[in-house]
Amino acid sequence: MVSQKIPNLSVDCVIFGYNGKELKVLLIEQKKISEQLKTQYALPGDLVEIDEDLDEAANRVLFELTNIKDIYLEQFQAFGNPVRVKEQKDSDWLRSIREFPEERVITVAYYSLVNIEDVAPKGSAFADHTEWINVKKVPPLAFDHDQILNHALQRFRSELVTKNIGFELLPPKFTLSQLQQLHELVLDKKLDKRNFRKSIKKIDHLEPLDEKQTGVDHKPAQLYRFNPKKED
Amino acid sequence: MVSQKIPNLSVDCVIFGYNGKELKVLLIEQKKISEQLKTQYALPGDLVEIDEDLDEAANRVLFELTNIKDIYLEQFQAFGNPVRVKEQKDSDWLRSIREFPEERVITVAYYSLVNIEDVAPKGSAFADHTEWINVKKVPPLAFDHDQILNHALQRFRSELVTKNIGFELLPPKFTLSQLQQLHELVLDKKLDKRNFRKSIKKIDHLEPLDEKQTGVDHKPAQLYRFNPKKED
DNA sequence: AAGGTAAGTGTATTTTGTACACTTAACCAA
DNA sequence: TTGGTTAAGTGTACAAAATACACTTACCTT
Repeated sequence: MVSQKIPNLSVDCVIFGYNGKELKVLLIEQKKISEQLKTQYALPGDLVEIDEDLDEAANRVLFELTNIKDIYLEQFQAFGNPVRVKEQKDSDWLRSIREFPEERVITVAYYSLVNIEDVAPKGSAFADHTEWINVKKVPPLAFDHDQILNHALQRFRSELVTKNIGFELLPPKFTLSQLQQLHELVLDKKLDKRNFRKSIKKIDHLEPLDEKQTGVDHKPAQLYRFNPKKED
Repeated sequence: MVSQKIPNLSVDCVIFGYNGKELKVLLIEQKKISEQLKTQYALPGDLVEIDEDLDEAANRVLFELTNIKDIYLEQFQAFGNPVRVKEQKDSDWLRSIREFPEERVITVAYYSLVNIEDVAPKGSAFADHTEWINVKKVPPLAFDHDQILNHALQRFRSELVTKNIGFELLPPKFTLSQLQQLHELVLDKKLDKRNFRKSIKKIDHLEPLDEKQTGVDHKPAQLYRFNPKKED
């Protein structure tokens, strides 16, 4: 049995992933049958259930889509432009994914950082409609999702430096060069290797493992992990 | 005629003011008739109207309460704990101010900075129920408003330093010492006068006037204003 | 064994933040 | 008018943080 949903309150999730080269965002895709064969995308999201906390709802959306839990997830802004749904009322393809009411929907937006390898869209119910897209090549999205994505990116950039959350996008074991490349990509600037290492070695819970990179044609790098449980 | 409201979506405003000595917050007060004569307070807020943007709704709440417009207003968090209203369902005094439904209400919280002198609560419809309260002496509030107030304070503190928004709490003409005292109060630490001036003189649009303080028994201070339109 | 590749490391310089004390201008009272 | 009181206004020396910069090392490949 399906829980009852609040008809005009949704959460939307901007899910970021990193494949070693590009910063990507997980979008829901659907072919527009009616007009052309043009593909349109939207952020994953859903109406909030009647007895559900907002954070719970966002985690549910994430889990339903990716089958993973305990993900870095942060609320960053509520959007309530009254025309945000009506504008696209005629595009009813999204109704198949979310049960949209006629009236305006307020959405509370979250951004999320996942290890892209953990996400197996093929296993999820939305498999056919899910796609990782390079954030630099995202086409115009449904509703006001372009605006939401932009806000998410801005917030992520500023929190990347203040909170050092980059490793959330990497596999559990990673090298410092991987982390640096990620920072360079997100902040869109080249960083000095020695200075970068100085700065990130200040952060807690980042510990070197007794293990090195394998299968590379050069000096193998030290592997690190982020271990929040580490006592001091 | 009253506009139609969305039954489970509200905005709440944490309105900060500064009287030269204390940081205050504007609260709605009502005597509990039923139990004792104990006074209880809540943040000003209201349900969002059906065709209203969230920012508009927050501005409306502010205007209805204070009769002023064009105020510094910033959304900082949505709160959606499903028990946030039910917990206090038995206290029906607040129903007289806001039309609360039985079910859970999501609230989008804003904080606002006003020149306390501009606010004449006596002129507003809520005059009898409105009070400026020292943030250090706020009693337990209705619903989850304590939590919301705490979040607002944290956000304000961090944005005070990153965005230099302190003057929003001061009269249009102010001295640098007034600004410094405000910073010291909000950040809860003593600041060095010369270093403070060095740092704030970096910020744009802060310009000295051809005018000095009057009516003080010491050397009168230079008056400044914040002028965002100033070309450079 | 030699060449290719990215890993790993320290120091000097610049910029920013912090600590600190005396002179000035107005008011007031004698 | 003069001397006392009050807060305004101002610069420099030191410490800390951020930045710029180049060579050696370890593993893989041929």
